[in-house]
Amino acid sequence: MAVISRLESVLGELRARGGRVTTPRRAILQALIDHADHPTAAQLTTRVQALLPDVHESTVYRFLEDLEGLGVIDHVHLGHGPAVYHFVDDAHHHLVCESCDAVIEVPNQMFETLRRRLHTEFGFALKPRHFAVPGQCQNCAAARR
Amino acid sequence: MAVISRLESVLGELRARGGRVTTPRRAILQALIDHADHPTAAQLTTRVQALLPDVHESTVYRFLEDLEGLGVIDHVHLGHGPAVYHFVDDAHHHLVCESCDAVIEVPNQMFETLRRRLHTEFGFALKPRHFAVPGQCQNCAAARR
DNA sequence: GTAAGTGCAAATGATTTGCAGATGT
DNA sequence: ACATCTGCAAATCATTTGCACTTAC
Repeated sequence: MAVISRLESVLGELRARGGRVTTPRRAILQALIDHADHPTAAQLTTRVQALLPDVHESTVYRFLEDLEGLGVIDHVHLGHGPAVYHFVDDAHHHLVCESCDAVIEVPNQMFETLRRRLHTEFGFALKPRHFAVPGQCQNCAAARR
Repeated sequence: MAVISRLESVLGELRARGGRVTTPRRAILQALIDHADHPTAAQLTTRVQALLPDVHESTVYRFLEDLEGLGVIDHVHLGHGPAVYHFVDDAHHHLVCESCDAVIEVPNQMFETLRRRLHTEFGFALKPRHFAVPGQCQNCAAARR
């Protein structure tokens, strides 16, 4: 049986929903897949433009929005800068250091107790996706700042 | 013995650090105290301008920054809009509904277990201040959206 | 052929900054 | 007097939108 790449699988889903597969979209999605960590729209644009110089940032934003609607990706605001994007199935949360901007990834499971309590006590459904937890990392805390 | 209001206490601290107490600053701080919930810079500006129409938004932003430096207030980004400001001693966190933007306040103590685990396992010091937890509130979850 | 997608330029919203004049200490 | 604040206008940064043209289906 054929193995379908993430790229083709998402594009298939897109097409199934009446969307169109274009050269810019292919490149944006590929950039998203290639970018191991958490790229911003600007970073993706730069990467795409290495191949297709005319692709505009607005096209990237629009397609990212579409992918979000498709439930394929999500975006988070870590710290103060621009939002970062990630695939939804890549489930973990982020500890963001307010002193040095370091980002520490922690597994979702770490939030399991909290998730359960929020649900039983407040009926609140914690999204099983990234969210930013502000604080101070070990180094910065040690450095007393 | 005299009871010193929050207003005077903060202004005293400000003066002690070489800052100057001006009419706009007094009004901004008062607006912050009067605003029970979590005002944005724009809301504070509007409130201040009711009394002092010439106070500019940039003055508000600059003073809020100063107050943050003084450790008196903090700001959080709930959802997507502008940042909201709050006194640091008013310790609680926020559940933000992604469907209806409702904000539910939960006591810090709810995060105690998480805080401890993050500290022992990652050396990460969760800030004892507001942070935004994205998810879906009871109503919206029930409404299947 | 037609609706959906694209590039471009211009609008938006939040926040920041440079500067010359006003004000607190 | 002197540094700090202030108002104002303009800059910046991330993101969105309107529109005429192009392209996938």
